[in-house]
Amino acid sequence: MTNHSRAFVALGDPTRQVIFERLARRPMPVGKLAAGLGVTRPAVSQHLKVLKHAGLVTARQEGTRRVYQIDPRGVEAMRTYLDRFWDRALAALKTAAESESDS
Amino acid sequence: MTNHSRAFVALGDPTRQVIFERLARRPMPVGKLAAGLGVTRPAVSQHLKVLKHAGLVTARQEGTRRVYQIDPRGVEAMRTYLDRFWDRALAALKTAAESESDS
DNA sequence: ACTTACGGTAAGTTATGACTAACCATTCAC
DNA sequence: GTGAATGGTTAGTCATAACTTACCGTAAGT
Repeated sequence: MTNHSRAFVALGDPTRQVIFERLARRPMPVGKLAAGLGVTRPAVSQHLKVLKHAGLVTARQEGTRRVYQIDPRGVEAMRTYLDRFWDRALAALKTAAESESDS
Repeated sequence: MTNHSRAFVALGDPTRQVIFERLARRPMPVGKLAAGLGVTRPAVSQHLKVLKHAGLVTARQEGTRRVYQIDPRGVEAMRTYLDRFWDRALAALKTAAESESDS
């Protein structure tokens, strides 16, 4: 599985979307992430592991805290992936428009 | 759940990613999509239903065939969503770079 | 009217992953 | 050294969704 594929799988979970969105606002330690999220802290750890493996977040240790932040390279990979579809979607629209004006 | 959220959930499944990628090349009827995909045609129908509900594909009837194609609006929604993170990821990088040059 | 091709839907199966509780390692303050 | 805070990991639970098979409606040709 490619990394952009893994990234989409990672963000395919609603809880992980929320985690990612919160990290996008600012880097945050795990405990703080878990607070108010409605799931346990170990669950958050597991989600972060998936996001990290997908290249969407990075982690650094600050004393007892493990601070996570989003990784722009992962976001960029996803944007590049989507750009492919954008080009093609436009081409498909053009073709469809031409077909309709022909008929 | 918002539509971009639903779109990410939709593309969070590897089979649906493959379906989406094949439709990105050109519009295609269900039966043709199912061929070579390794899952049954009803499974493909169910996946297409999810993609359609997420605003990522549209369908038109052509006689007995139901032809699906990708929907640029759905792709655009996802790109817009990712743009938010891109801006913030860059800002986070800047902040981190400044912190490192300070220390 | 009959047959074939096409595809949506329902229902059943089951593997998977999101969740929890428990355990343990690391860091840091006292 | 001790205790508290932090967080990764493991193992168990179970709801869900990805899959299949079966059914049925529609379109089109004969």
